[in-house]
Amino acid sequence: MAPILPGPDQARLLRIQEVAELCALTARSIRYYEEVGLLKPAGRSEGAYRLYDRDDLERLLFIKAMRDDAGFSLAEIGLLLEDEAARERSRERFMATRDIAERRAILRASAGRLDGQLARLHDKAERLGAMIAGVEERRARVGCRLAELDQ
Amino acid sequence: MAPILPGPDQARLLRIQEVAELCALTARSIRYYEEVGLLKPAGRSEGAYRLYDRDDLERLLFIKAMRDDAGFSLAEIGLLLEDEAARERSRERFMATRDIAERRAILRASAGRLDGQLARLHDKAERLGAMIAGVEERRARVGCRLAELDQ
DNA sequence: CAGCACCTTCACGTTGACGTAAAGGTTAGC
DNA sequence: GCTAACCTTTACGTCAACGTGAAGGTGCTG
Repeated sequence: MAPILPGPDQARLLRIQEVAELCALTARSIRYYEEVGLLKPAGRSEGAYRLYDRDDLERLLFIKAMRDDAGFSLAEIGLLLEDEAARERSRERFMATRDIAERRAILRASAGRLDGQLARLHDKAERLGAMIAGVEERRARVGCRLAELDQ
Repeated sequence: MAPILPGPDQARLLRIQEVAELCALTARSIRYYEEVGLLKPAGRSEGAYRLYDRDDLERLLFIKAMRDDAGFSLAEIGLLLEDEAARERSRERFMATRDIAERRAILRASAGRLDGQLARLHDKAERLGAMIAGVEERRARVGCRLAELDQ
Protein backbone atom coordinates (compact mmCIF):
# COMPACT_ATOMS: atom_id res chain seq x y z
CA MET A 1 0.00 0.00 0.00
CA ALA A 2 0.87 3.66 -0.35
CA PRO A 3 3.22 3.17 -3.24
CA ILE A 4 3.63 6.52 -4.92
CA LEU A 5 1.32 8.67 -2.83
CA PRO A 6 2.55 12.21 -3.50
CA GLY A 7 3.34 13.32 0.02
CA PRO A 8 1.12 13.21 3.08
CA ASP A 9 -2.26 14.31 1.74
CA GLN A 10 -0.72 16.76 -0.69
CA ALA A 11 -2.50 16.50 -4.03
CA ARG A 12 -5.31 14.17 -2.99
CA LEU A 13 -8.35 14.23 -5.20
CA LEU A 14 -11.67 14.13 -3.45
CA ARG A 15 -14.94 12.60 -4.51
CA ILE A 16 -18.08 14.63 -4.63
CA GLN A 17 -19.44 13.67 -1.24
CA GLU A 18 -16.20 14.61 0.48
CA VAL A 19 -16.00 18.09 -1.04
CA ALA A 20 -19.70 18.51 -0.39
CA GLU A 21 -19.12 17.98 3.32
CA LEU A 22 -16.08 20.23 3.33
CA CYS A 23 -18.03 23.04 1.69
CA ALA A 24 -21.30 22.45 3.48
CA LEU A 25 -23.04 21.94 0.16
CA THR A 26 -24.97 18.98 -1.21
CA ALA A 27 -23.56 16.75 -3.93
CA ARG A 28 -26.60 17.70 -5.97
CA SER A 29 -25.78 21.38 -5.74
CA ILE A 30 -22.23 20.75 -6.87
CA ARG A 31 -23.42 18.75 -9.87
CA TYR A 32 -25.89 21.51 -10.59
CA TYR A 33 -23.15 24.12 -10.51
CA GLU A 34 -21.28 22.04 -13.03
CA GLU A 35 -24.43 21.73 -15.12
CA VAL A 36 -24.77 25.50 -15.36
CA GLY A 37 -21.06 25.94 -16.06
CA LEU A 38 -19.71 27.26 -12.78
CA LEU A 39 -16.99 24.62 -12.42
CA LYS A 40 -15.62 21.42 -13.85
CA PRO A 41 -14.05 18.78 -11.61
CA ALA A 42 -10.28 18.56 -11.96
CA GLY A 43 -10.64 15.01 -13.24
CA ARG A 44 -12.59 11.80 -13.44
CA SER A 45 -11.72 8.41 -12.01
CA GLU A 46 -11.46 5.23 -14.04
CA GLY A 47 -15.13 4.63 -13.42
CA ALA A 48 -16.16 8.23 -14.24
CA TYR A 49 -16.35 9.44 -10.64
CA ARG A 50 -15.89 13.20 -10.39
CA LEU A 51 -12.61 14.08 -8.68
CA TYR A 52 -11.95 17.50 -7.17
CA ASP A 53 -8.69 19.17 -6.22
CA ARG A 54 -7.90 22.03 -3.88
CA ASP A 55 -8.63 24.65 -6.52
CA ASP A 56 -12.07 23.20 -7.06
CA LEU A 57 -12.65 23.32 -3.34
CA GLU A 58 -11.73 26.99 -3.20
CA ARG A 59 -13.91 27.70 -6.17
CA LEU A 60 -16.83 26.03 -4.46
CA LEU A 61 -16.23 27.98 -1.28
CA PHE A 62 -16.15 31.15 -3.35
CA ILE A 63 -19.45 30.23 -4.97
CA LYS A 64 -21.01 29.50 -1.62
CA ALA A 65 -19.74 32.73 -0.12
CA MET A 66 -21.08 34.76 -3.02
CA ARG A 67 -24.41 33.00 -2.84
CA ASP A 68 -24.92 33.05 0.93
CA ASP A 69 -22.98 36.08 2.10
CA ALA A 70 -23.49 38.44 -0.78
CA GLY A 71 -26.72 36.98 -2.10
CA PHE A 72 -25.69 36.84 -5.74
CA SER A 73 -27.53 34.61 -8.17
CA LEU A 74 -25.66 31.77 -9.81
CA ALA A 75 -25.75 33.73 -13.06
CA GLU A 76 -24.05 36.69 -11.42
CA ILE A 77 -21.52 34.38 -9.81
CA GLY A 78 -20.81 33.00 -13.24
CA LEU A 79 -19.88 36.49 -14.39
CA LEU A 80 -17.65 37.01 -11.38
CA LEU A 81 -15.88 33.74 -12.10
CA GLU A 82 -15.41 34.75 -15.72
CA ASP A 83 -13.86 37.95 -14.46
CA GLU A 84 -11.63 35.84 -12.29
CA ALA A 85 -10.61 33.70 -15.23
CA ALA A 86 -9.92 36.77 -17.31
CA ARG A 87 -7.66 38.05 -14.55
CA GLU A 88 -5.87 34.72 -14.51
CA ARG A 89 -5.27 34.90 -18.24
CA SER A 90 -4.09 38.45 -17.80
CA ARG A 91 -1.67 37.24 -15.20
CA GLU A 92 -0.19 34.78 -17.62
CA ARG A 93 0.05 37.32 -20.39
CA PHE A 94 1.65 39.62 -17.86
CA MET A 95 4.31 37.08 -17.00
CA ALA A 96 4.90 36.31 -20.66
CA THR A 97 5.88 39.83 -21.66
CA ARG A 98 8.61 42.23 -20.64
CA ASP A 99 7.11 45.23 -22.37
CA ILE A 100 6.40 47.77 -19.67
CA ALA A 101 3.55 49.43 -21.52
CA GLU A 102 1.83 46.13 -22.14
CA ARG A 103 2.26 45.11 -18.52
CA ARG A 104 0.75 48.36 -17.44
CA ALA A 105 -2.24 47.84 -19.72
CA ILE A 106 -2.80 44.33 -18.43
CA LEU A 107 -2.67 45.45 -14.82
CA ARG A 108 -5.02 48.31 -15.56
CA ALA A 109 -7.54 45.89 -17.03
CA SER A 110 -7.32 43.67 -13.96
CA ALA A 111 -7.73 46.65 -11.70
CA GLY A 112 -10.77 47.70 -13.68
CA ARG A 113 -12.45 44.34 -13.29
CA LEU A 114 -11.74 44.30 -9.58
CA ASP A 115 -13.05 47.82 -9.26
CA GLY A 116 -16.23 46.72 -10.96
CA GLN A 117 -16.71 43.90 -8.47
CA LEU A 118 -15.95 46.26 -5.62
CA ALA A 119 -18.45 48.79 -6.85
CA ARG A 120 -21.21 46.19 -6.89
CA LEU A 121 -20.26 44.90 -3.47
CA HIS A 122 -19.96 48.38 -1.99
CA ASP A 123 -23.34 49.27 -3.39
CA LYS A 124 -24.88 46.31 -1.63
CA ALA A 125 -23.01 47.06 1.57
CA GLU A 126 -24.05 50.67 1.52
CA ARG A 127 -27.74 49.97 1.13
CA LEU A 128 -27.53 47.32 3.79
CA GLY A 129 -25.74 49.82 6.02
CA ALA A 130 -28.50 52.37 5.50
CA MET A 131 -31.05 49.81 6.58
CA ILE A 132 -29.06 48.94 9.66
CA ALA A 133 -28.76 52.60 10.54
CA GLY A 134 -32.51 52.96 10.33
CA VAL A 135 -33.15 50.04 12.66
CA GLU A 136 -30.43 51.22 15.00
CA GLU A 137 -32.00 54.62 15.26
CA ARG A 138 -35.29 53.12 16.32
CA ARG A 139 -33.48 50.86 18.72
CA ALA A 140 -31.75 53.91 20.18
CA ARG A 141 -35.05 55.67 20.72
CA VAL A 142 -36.39 52.70 22.64
CA GLY A 143 -33.19 52.58 24.65
CA CYS A 144 -33.60 56.25 25.44
CA ARG A 145 -37.11 55.73 26.68
CA LEU A 146 -35.89 52.92 28.89
CA ALA A 147 -33.15 55.09 30.34
CA GLU A 148 -35.64 57.87 31.07
CA LEU A 149 -37.78 55.40 32.97
CA ASP A 150 -34.83 54.23 35.01
CA GLN A 151 -33.62 57.55 36.29
CA MET B 1 -63.84 70.82 -9.36
CA ALA B 2 -61.77 70.28 -6.23
CA PRO B 3 -64.71 70.45 -3.84
CA ILE B 4 -63.58 68.91 -0.58
CA LEU B 5 -60.10 67.74 -1.52
CA PRO B 6 -58.39 67.32 1.87
CA GLY B 7 -55.47 69.68 1.40
CA PRO B 8 -53.06 69.77 -1.47
CA ASP B 9 -52.39 66.09 -2.13
CA GLN B 10 -52.64 65.17 1.53
CA ALA B 11 -54.49 61.88 1.95
CA ARG B 12 -54.76 60.86 -1.69
CA LEU B 13 -55.33 57.20 -2.29
CA LEU B 14 -53.42 55.67 -5.16
CA ARG B 15 -54.32 52.84 -7.48
CA ILE B 16 -52.07 49.90 -7.93
CA GLN B 17 -50.26 51.07 -11.04
CA GLU B 18 -49.38 54.39 -9.45
CA VAL B 19 -47.84 52.88 -6.34
CA ALA B 20 -46.12 50.31 -8.51
CA GLU B 21 -44.34 53.07 -10.40
CA LEU B 22 -43.53 54.96 -7.23
CA CYS B 23 -41.97 51.84 -5.70
CA ALA B 24 -40.38 50.51 -8.87
CA LEU B 25 -42.37 47.29 -8.50
CA THR B 26 -44.87 45.64 -10.81
CA ALA B 27 -48.57 45.61 -10.07
CA ARG B 28 -48.37 41.84 -10.14
CA SER B 29 -45.73 41.80 -7.44
CA ILE B 30 -47.84 44.01 -5.23
CA ARG B 31 -50.86 41.75 -5.65
CA TYR B 32 -48.63 38.80 -4.93
CA TYR B 33 -47.37 40.40 -1.73
CA GLU B 34 -50.98 40.80 -0.72
CA GLU B 35 -51.65 37.18 -1.66
CA VAL B 36 -48.93 35.97 0.70
CA GLY B 37 -50.07 38.30 3.45
CA LEU B 38 -47.43 41.02 3.41
CA LEU B 39 -49.88 43.91 3.10
CA LYS B 40 -53.48 44.84 2.54
CA PRO B 41 -54.44 47.98 0.61
CA ALA B 42 -55.84 50.73 2.80
CA GLY B 43 -59.14 50.44 0.98
CA ARG B 44 -61.10 49.52 -2.11
CA SER B 45 -62.92 51.78 -4.50
CA GLU B 46 -66.58 51.44 -5.37
CA GLY B 47 -65.63 49.09 -8.17
CA ALA B 48 -63.23 47.06 -6.01
CA TYR B 49 -60.07 48.80 -7.18
CA ARG B 50 -57.26 48.49 -4.66
CA LEU B 51 -56.46 51.87 -3.08
CA TYR B 52 -53.21 52.52 -1.27
CA ASP B 53 -52.26 55.24 1.19
CA ARG B 54 -48.91 56.61 2.28
CA ASP B 55 -48.45 53.91 4.91
CA ASP B 56 -48.91 51.22 2.29
CA LEU B 57 -46.35 52.96 0.13
CA GLU B 58 -43.82 52.96 2.95
CA ARG B 59 -44.56 49.34 3.67
CA LEU B 60 -43.92 48.46 0.05
CA LEU B 61 -40.68 50.40 0.04
CA PHE B 62 -39.65 48.53 3.18
CA ILE B 63 -40.44 45.21 1.52
CA LYS B 64 -38.48 46.17 -1.55
CA ALA B 65 -35.52 47.33 0.50
CA MET B 66 -35.48 44.13 2.52
CA ARG B 67 -35.75 42.04 -0.61
CA ASP B 68 -33.23 43.88 -2.79
CA ASP B 69 -30.83 45.45 -0.34
CA ALA B 70 -30.73 42.84 2.37
CA GLY B 71 -31.71 39.86 0.26
CA PHE B 72 -34.36 38.51 2.60
CA SER B 73 -37.02 36.13 1.31
CA LEU B 74 -40.63 37.21 1.39
CA ALA B 75 -41.20 34.77 4.23
CA GLU B 76 -38.47 36.40 6.30
CA ILE B 77 -39.84 39.81 5.46
CA GLY B 78 -43.19 38.61 6.72
CA LEU B 79 -41.62 37.86 10.08
CA LEU B 80 -39.96 41.27 10.18
CA LEU B 81 -43.29 42.92 9.47
CA GLU B 82 -44.94 40.89 12.22
CA ASP B 83 -42.23 42.13 14.53
CA GLU B 84 -43.03 45.62 13.41
CA ALA B 85 -46.70 45.10 14.11
CA ALA B 86 -45.92 43.67 17.51
CA ARG B 87 -43.91 46.78 18.30
CA GLU B 88 -46.81 48.92 17.20
CA ARG B 89 -49.15 47.06 19.53
CA SER B 90 -46.59 47.42 22.27
CA ARG B 91 -46.52 51.14 21.65
CA GLU B 92 -50.25 51.33 22.14
CA ARG B 93 -50.16 49.25 25.27
CA PHE B 94 -47.35 51.47 26.45
CA MET B 95 -49.40 54.60 25.98
CA ALA B 96 -52.39 52.99 27.67
CA THR B 97 -50.69 52.30 30.95
CA ARG B 98 -49.04 54.44 33.60
CA ASP B 99 -47.52 51.54 35.48
CA ILE B 100 -43.76 52.05 35.36
CA ALA B 101 -42.91 48.37 35.66
CA GLU B 102 -45.26 47.45 32.83
CA ARG B 103 -43.89 50.22 30.66
CA ARG B 104 -40.40 48.98 31.29
CA ALA B 105 -41.39 45.45 30.32
CA ILE B 106 -43.01 46.62 27.11
CA LEU B 107 -39.98 48.67 26.13
CA ARG B 108 -37.69 45.75 26.92
CA ALA B 109 -39.68 43.50 24.61
CA SER B 110 -39.48 46.07 21.81
CA ALA B 111 -35.78 46.45 22.34
CA GLY B 112 -35.37 42.69 22.18
CA ARG B 113 -37.15 42.42 18.87
CA LEU B 114 -35.10 45.25 17.42
CA ASP B 115 -31.92 43.64 18.71
CA GLY B 116 -32.91 40.43 16.96
CA GLN B 117 -33.34 42.22 13.67
CA LEU B 118 -30.07 44.03 14.16
CA ALA B 119 -28.23 40.81 14.89
CA ARG B 120 -29.42 39.28 11.64
CA LEU B 121 -28.58 42.40 9.67
CA HIS B 122 -25.17 42.76 11.28
CA ASP B 123 -24.40 39.15 10.51
CA LYS B 124 -25.14 39.73 6.85
CA ALA B 125 -23.17 42.96 6.82
CA GLU B 126 -20.20 41.32 8.47
CA ARG B 127 -19.94 38.49 6.00
CA LEU B 128 -20.39 40.90 3.15
CA GLY B 129 -17.67 43.06 4.66
CA ALA B 130 -15.29 40.11 4.85
CA MET B 131 -15.85 39.43 1.18
CA ILE B 132 -15.24 43.05 0.29
CA ALA B 133 -12.03 43.02 2.29
CA GLY B 134 -10.86 40.00 0.33
CA VAL B 135 -11.49 41.62 -3.01
CA GLU B 136 -9.96 44.88 -1.82
CA GLU B 137 -6.80 43.11 -0.81
CA ARG B 138 -6.40 41.66 -4.28
CA ARG B 139 -7.18 45.03 -5.76
CA ALA B 140 -4.49 46.56 -3.56
CA ARG B 141 -1.93 44.04 -4.76
CA VAL B 142 -2.66 44.92 -8.37
CA GLY B 143 -2.44 48.60 -7.48
CA CYS B 144 0.91 47.94 -5.87
CA ARG B 145 2.22 46.26 -8.97
CA LEU B 146 1.08 49.21 -11.03
CA ALA B 147 2.83 51.64 -8.73
CA GLU B 148 6.03 49.63 -8.92
CA LEU B 149 5.89 49.84 -12.69
CA ASP B 150 5.42 53.57 -12.60
CA GLN B 151 8.35 54.51 -10.45
C1' DC C 1 -72.50 57.21 -24.44
C1' DA C 2 -68.56 55.48 -26.77
C1' DG C 3 -63.89 54.50 -26.15
C1' DC C 4 -59.80 53.66 -24.04
C1' DA C 5 -56.85 52.86 -20.23
C1' DC C 6 -56.88 50.75 -16.08
C1' DC C 7 -58.69 47.57 -12.94
C1' DT C 8 -60.59 42.80 -11.20
C1' DT C 9 -60.20 37.63 -10.45
C1' DC C 10 -58.91 33.16 -11.94
C1' DA C 11 -55.61 30.23 -13.76
C1' DC C 12 -51.88 28.39 -16.01
C1' DG C 13 -46.75 29.20 -17.39
C1' DT C 14 -41.83 30.15 -16.21
C1' DT C 15 -37.30 30.52 -14.11
C1' DG C 16 -33.88 29.53 -10.63
C1' DA C 17 -32.04 26.41 -7.61
C1' DC C 18 -32.13 22.68 -6.31
C1' DG C 19 -34.61 17.66 -4.15
C1' DT C 20 -35.58 12.98 -4.98
C1' DA C 21 -36.23 8.58 -6.88
C1' DA C 22 -34.84 4.99 -10.42
C1' DA C 23 -31.66 1.93 -12.61
C1' DG C 24 -27.37 0.70 -12.82
C1' DG C 25 -21.92 1.00 -12.45
C1' DT C 26 -17.55 1.51 -9.10
C1' DT C 27 -14.58 0.88 -5.14
C1' DA C 28 -12.91 -0.38 -0.60
C1' DG C 29 -13.00 -3.77 3.02
C1' DC C 30 -13.21 -8.34 4.52
C1' DG D 1 -15.29 -12.33 -4.96
C1' DC D 2 -19.09 -10.36 -2.25
C1' DT D 3 -21.19 -6.72 -0.06
C1' DA D 4 -22.05 -2.09 1.40
C1' DA D 5 -21.27 2.47 0.44
C1' DC D 6 -20.66 5.65 -2.95
C1' DC D 7 -20.98 7.03 -7.56
C1' DT D 8 -23.15 7.76 -12.44
C1' DT D 9 -26.89 9.64 -15.65
C1' DT D 10 -31.70 10.57 -16.55
C1' DA D 11 -35.71 12.42 -15.38
C1' DC D 12 -39.43 14.09 -13.01
C1' DG D 13 -40.89 16.97 -8.64
C1' DT D 14 -40.91 21.24 -5.84
C1' DC D 15 -40.92 25.84 -4.00
C1' DA D 16 -40.54 30.77 -4.36
C1' DA D 17 -41.56 34.67 -6.85
C1' DC D 18 -43.43 36.22 -9.98
C1' DG D 19 -45.11 36.64 -15.62
C1' DT D 20 -48.76 36.26 -18.78
C1' DG D 21 -52.94 35.79 -20.76
C1' DA D 22 -58.29 35.54 -20.67
C1' DA D 23 -62.71 37.34 -19.66
C1' DG D 24 -64.92 40.84 -17.94
C1' DG D 25 -65.88 45.28 -14.90
C1' DT D 26 -64.60 50.53 -13.95
C1' DG D 27 -63.88 55.37 -14.73
C1' DC D 28 -62.51 59.50 -16.80
C1' DT D 29 -62.68 62.05 -21.49
C1' DG D 30 -64.47 63.90 -25.33
